[in-house]
Amino acid sequence: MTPNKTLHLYNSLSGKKEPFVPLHEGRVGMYVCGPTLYSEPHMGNMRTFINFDFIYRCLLHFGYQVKYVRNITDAGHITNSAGQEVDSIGSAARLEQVQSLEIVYKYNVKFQELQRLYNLLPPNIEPTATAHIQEQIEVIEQILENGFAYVENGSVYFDVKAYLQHFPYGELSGRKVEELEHETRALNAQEEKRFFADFALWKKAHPDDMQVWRSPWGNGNPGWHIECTAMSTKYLGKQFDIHGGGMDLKFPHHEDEIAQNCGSFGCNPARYWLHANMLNVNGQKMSKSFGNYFLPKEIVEGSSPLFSKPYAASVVRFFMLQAHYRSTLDITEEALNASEKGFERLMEGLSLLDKISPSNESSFSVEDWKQSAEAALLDDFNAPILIANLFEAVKQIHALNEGKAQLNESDLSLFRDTLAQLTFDVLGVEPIENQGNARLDGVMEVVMALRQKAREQKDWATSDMIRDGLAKAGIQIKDGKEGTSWG
RNA sequence: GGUCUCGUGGCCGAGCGGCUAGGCACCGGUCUGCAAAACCGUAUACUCCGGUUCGAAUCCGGACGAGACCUCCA
Repeated sequence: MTPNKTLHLYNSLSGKKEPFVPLHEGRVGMYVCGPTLYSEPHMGNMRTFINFDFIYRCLLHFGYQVKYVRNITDAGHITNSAGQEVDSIGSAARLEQVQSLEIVYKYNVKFQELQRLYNLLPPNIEPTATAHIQEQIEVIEQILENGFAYVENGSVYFDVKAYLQHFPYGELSGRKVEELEHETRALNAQEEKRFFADFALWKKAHPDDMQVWRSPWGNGNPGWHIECTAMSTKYLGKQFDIHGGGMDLKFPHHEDEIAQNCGSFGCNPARYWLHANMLNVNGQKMSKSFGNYFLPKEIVEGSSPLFSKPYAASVVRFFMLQAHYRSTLDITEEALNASEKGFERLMEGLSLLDKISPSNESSFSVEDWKQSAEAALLDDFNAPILIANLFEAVKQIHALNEGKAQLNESDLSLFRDTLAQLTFDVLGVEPIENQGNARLDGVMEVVMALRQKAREQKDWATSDMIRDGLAKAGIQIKDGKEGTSWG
């Protein structure tokens, strides 16, 4: 296989890998569906955000000027399978006996903390649904004007049957409306919808609603899908390059977004639809309703009952990027431990590189290696192959260290720069900082000197007593060629 | 039930017609007073049954198994 020189990405819309051609050369508009803030995002949610952060970083690495928009859902009503109106945020607010806004604010603060913890680059804009009610109303008005929606008792519904006269529905998820009809529940008698596939754009206010907005159709709440259409249009235009989100949003959310966009502006909002796959626990998708979830904070604090020890956020991030974003990933303690060890080896390799001196000649091609690593990114953001290339580099670093390989000054500097870029800027991991403790350092210095003295006197009993005693205290002694270290 | 995806060595995972990633564990070696650590190296695989092909983990068909979606979801 010849390495790709241009970016190819898998488009869910076509089901194929396609060459990436942005609408405007050198620029990329990307919209990713963010969290609904009625609770704290779990690790599975984080996987999607980490994956799109990685994709964002790849695009930046290749020099694209990216406008990255990720919304925050802080309002919205949806009709569930029983035909009941669901307002997750309102429910959470009632449960916690506070205002909706308080719920949203509380979980937004937590989400921002998580972004920092997992080293997610901030999007250019993080718009909220509640700040864009007017824009949502305007899109609904446009859809009504185009004849693809109808008003019923203060609510507005998308008219799938009318829409089907002009556009296909179900292209993204590969569904046909005729098939859907047989598979889905019958229309509930109390429902106002004319057709089972119709969905709410605006929902009339309910007496229990904590948040209500005015609209041309009376007081109410926006539907669950319309915010993405309104905000992506406002910040990225009627059509933009990349739309991302979790696989589980494909239907109905993204399908309805396409319908809303076509129904108002006549075009699919995005040219490339990217879907990140799910995080599994014991072969099953992590989800709130299965109860098999844990929080991104718990794994770092070591408070999740699923794991016997804490893991650094970078280790978790590294673990996740060892799988491709389109594959499901099974999280287990054993797999995390494997990633942790590998991650430490990578980090130690990188710091070893700082100590390497240049030679007159180069014994291997840094340029070839760099191209191979970048080819992985160009091929639908293949993080696992990028990581394999990083470990290949670690091998070369050890060869350099042992004098079995050489690099001249310019190659060495290219090697250093590229490695740092790919590891820290693209993969987005951070070196694990040793929690320095000046007093302990001082004590250890004395202890190590005592042990060294014992060793010189071949007093193995004392030397081993120190080593074993420290091991019991959780401090490991590492005897190397250039002295002894501990950690 | 319908639609779709997937079954790769002890584990996690790439690859998706010939070049058989990578990490961890295992085993062997170097180093070491011994050990650990570190480094080097070997080995182990494509669920099963057919078919296409000079050649299949990779394409096609079937069986079995797992998962996702089918108006909560990242």
